[in-house]
Amino acid sequence: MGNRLTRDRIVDEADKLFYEQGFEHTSFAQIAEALGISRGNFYYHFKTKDEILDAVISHRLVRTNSRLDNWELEGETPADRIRSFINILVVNRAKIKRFGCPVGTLCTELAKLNHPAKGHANELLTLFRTWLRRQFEQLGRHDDADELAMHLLAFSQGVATLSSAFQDETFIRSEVSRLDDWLTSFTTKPNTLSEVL
Amino acid sequence: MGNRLTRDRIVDEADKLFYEQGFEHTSFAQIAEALGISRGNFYYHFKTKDEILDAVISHRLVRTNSRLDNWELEGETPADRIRSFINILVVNRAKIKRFGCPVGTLCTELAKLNHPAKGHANELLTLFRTWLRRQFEQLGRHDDADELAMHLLAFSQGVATLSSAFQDETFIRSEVSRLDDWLTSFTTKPNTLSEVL
DNA sequence: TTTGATTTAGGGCGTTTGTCCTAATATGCG
DNA sequence: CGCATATTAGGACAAACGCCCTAAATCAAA
Repeated sequence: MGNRLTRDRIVDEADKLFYEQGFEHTSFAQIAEALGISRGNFYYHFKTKDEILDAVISHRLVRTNSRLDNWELEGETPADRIRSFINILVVNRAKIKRFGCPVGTLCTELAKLNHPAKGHANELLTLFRTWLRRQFEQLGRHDDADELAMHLLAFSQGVATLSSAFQDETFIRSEVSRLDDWLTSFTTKPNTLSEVL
Repeated sequence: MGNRLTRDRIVDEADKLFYEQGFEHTSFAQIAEALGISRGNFYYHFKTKDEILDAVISHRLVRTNSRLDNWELEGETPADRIRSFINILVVNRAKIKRFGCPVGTLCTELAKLNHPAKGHANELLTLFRTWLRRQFEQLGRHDDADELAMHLLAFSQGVATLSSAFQDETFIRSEVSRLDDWLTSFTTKPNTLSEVL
């Protein structure tokens, strides 16, 4: 069944390098060298590069799921939970500035390569989408919960893209605080769709 | 000085392939084959791959500039001109769905590769940013013109990213019509920043 | 301790990459 | 025409790629 330790170390390092350099630009040799193991050992655990990618995505799916579960438990109100999502932008602002959003950039790269694992990576986005939708439903927005979820998701992606391009962390902060206000308006007064961007 | 025709054909084809497949995934041989010329001829016009990238970006800068000038001439009001920008999402929705935003995906890839031409590519974003800022200023938003420009730019990027990931064109349409409403609210009533997302 | 499976090291496979060179052809000018 | 310059074709080059194989080392159970 393979040594769990080494396999996990490979997945972790591949995850990191795929994020920081992109999937295609990261080579077998690079991952092996970073871990101090031989390429042969590498091949024992994964036959192809695509297998590693699948393992990395699966690993991310598990992590993301448990993170969403935590937010679900910790946040008292739906708005609080949504705020947990928004705050990843602030918490990870340094890395986002350098490498963009881990999910968005991966999906974008795989879409452009028309890579078989494209759909697998998109599950990550879907995970956030359905989770956010549920929060908006609990907020009373039954009719447009999915629309709001997509809206928030899109905007987060855009903020990540621009802050990376312009090398600007403060932009993240200002847009997040704007999102906070937007979210607050949901709980204080009835809002029509056309009023919000 | 080199044959303008062949050189331009190379730049056009490289531009197309860089957009559809990504910069790194596109090879000399691929561009040469697509044009039916030899790799040797290729090298006559461009010494390195980075030189082609620079030429492609420069070419895009020129095209973008003239497009912005057209919008400036055609649009009667600032809101009309901004709407011209928003409408690229609709006009190019089929390509955006398949390959994402030409500007955003290029900047993201180069940022991740930490490529020397990163800054050059970002000029494309800056072009839109300053143009949009001027439109918002003419709309009377002197204090937050740049903030609004960045906001609109970010949102456009996000919409492109998600529509590509989820393979959804209708999402573009619904978010664009929302943007239209948002823009209309600027001209019909005074708006505070906190009211808009 | 012996034995068999698991894990590792290391190198080789063919292909493709970007780069570079040289020889042949096309073109334009005196 | 003749000559120089501009342009092209085609292949050579080392390096890197993903992929694959085999032999040695490690480890666990009998």
